[in-house]
Amino acid sequence: MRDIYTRKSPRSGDCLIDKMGYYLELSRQDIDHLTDLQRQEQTWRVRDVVREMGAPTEMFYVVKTGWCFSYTIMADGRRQVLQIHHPGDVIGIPDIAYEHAVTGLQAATDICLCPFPKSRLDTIFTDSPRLTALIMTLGMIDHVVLLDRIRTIGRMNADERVAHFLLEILSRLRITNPDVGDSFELPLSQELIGDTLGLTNVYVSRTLSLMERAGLIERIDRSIRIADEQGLRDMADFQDRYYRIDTSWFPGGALEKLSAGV
Amino acid sequence: MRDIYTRKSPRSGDCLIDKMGYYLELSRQDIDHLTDLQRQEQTWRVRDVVREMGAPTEMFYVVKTGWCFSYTIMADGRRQVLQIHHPGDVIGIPDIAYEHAVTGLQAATDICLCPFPKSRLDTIFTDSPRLTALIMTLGMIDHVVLLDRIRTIGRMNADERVAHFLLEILSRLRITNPDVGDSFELPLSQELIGDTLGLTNVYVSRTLSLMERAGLIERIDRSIRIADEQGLRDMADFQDRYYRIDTSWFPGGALEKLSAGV
DNA sequence: CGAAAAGTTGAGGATCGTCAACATCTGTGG
DNA sequence: CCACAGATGTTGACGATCCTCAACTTTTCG
Repeated sequence: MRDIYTRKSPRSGDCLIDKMGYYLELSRQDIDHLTDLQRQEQTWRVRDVVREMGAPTEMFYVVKTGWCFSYTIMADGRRQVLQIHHPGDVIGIPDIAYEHAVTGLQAATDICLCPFPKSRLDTIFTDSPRLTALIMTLGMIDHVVLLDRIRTIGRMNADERVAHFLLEILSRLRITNPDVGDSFELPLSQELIGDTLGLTNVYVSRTLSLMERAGLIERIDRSIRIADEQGLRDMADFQDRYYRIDTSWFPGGALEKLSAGV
Repeated sequence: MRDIYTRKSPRSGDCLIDKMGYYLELSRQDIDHLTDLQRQEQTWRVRDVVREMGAPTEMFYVVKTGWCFSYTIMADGRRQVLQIHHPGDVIGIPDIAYEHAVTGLQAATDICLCPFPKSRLDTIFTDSPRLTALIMTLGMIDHVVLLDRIRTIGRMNADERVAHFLLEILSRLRITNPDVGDSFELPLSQELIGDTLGLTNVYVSRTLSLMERAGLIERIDRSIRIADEQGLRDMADFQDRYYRIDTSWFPGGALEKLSAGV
């Protein structure tokens, strides 16, 4: 059903380096840069707000452990969750285009993040165009995932939306952890899932129950088993955006050739 | 109601250089690069498909004249319009992360585009980190506009969506043409507007009629007058994403200081 | 002028939201 | 280890928003 995931660099146990190394052979210097990004650590508890909307965007963050999410809230309290962030994700790149954060950031579980001042970003820019291109490409992947989300919310009904959502999370998890198989723990409340998909918590509950009764998924506590992956893919018109990217245009492509014997 | 738009570089009559120059003081070399991007021109008629979904992403495009849009279509024909592209926009940057286009591209009016092979992108990357940062920042703006769209589709009802949509277009137009005032021609069918906002053409028609009767907008042929901009802003919780960006972190910031006397 | 595209309006219906009551889970402190 | 409070999940009844279908009008363009 699915190819074996192949990675360019061996797994390191560091989720950021693992994620980057999934796409690109990393040089010693690249790894040093990425390690430097994660020098500081800071933890938050579930439901803690890491950064409010409108806060200065001096920092962006690398997710070390745990899940968190970005969101916007309207004056009357309506909330839209914009992105779920997993270990290895870089958070807040789009925000650095502005002086103040356009999204809020909140912990979905207990989390450990590595804050990194955006002023130090230009070191990477000038030092490693190759890493710059990869960071930019990861931003483009996020972009394309957002496009999928728009299509999902704009043109699909509730069960299709939930199906797509579950598959997207599974794909994302498979990058940093190729052995996920077909089940995973989903530490997100149904209200949060609803706020991601433009639904209410009530309707998410109903939809999940229906999908379980239809044999598409199974639930034990908060873990989900994808019982019929192909069925879900068909109904949600799903495509994996994380699996394979095009790095052929990267500057310094020669580096890959140098160490291609591995 | 709104500050006078200030631009870093004088208007040139070239819409890409105008847009970039709105945000950044451009060097002679930068202008040469941007001119080079627009060396080739190609035209399409209304409704022509410029690039199908799944086509190779060898090229991206700069919009010279006219409006076009990116979209996805599902197997059963449901369409989601993802972005409207105006003169001065760079199209297809997110697609270069993949070997095949994830979106289609179609002409909303007669258009003239400048195709540019993505393989030549690394010249800009290595040659002008400053321009690279600006291109990346423009990508982040697109990203944030997408976030707004998700909030709009996911959590707003029809009249709020349409209000937000009109204001977004107005903001975008004001960058390359500061004298738009409060009315502009909208060369988009109501079906296309619906496919952008997750609505049907029928409901867009009803909503526009209601908004006109409420005195929020006026319509003459295909041109729209924003009769009550503040009212629309309030109901759509609108924020201008194009108006001001943060360029302080750009590499080569010294260049700006050198020519800051202007 | 004629055909295709685009816009309008009405009637009826489906999907999803709201409200509310209740059940269950989780974590913290006594 | 238990008790309790807060958070989370479930289910039902009802209603609102928006969709579908369809007929018709108006505009656009070769």
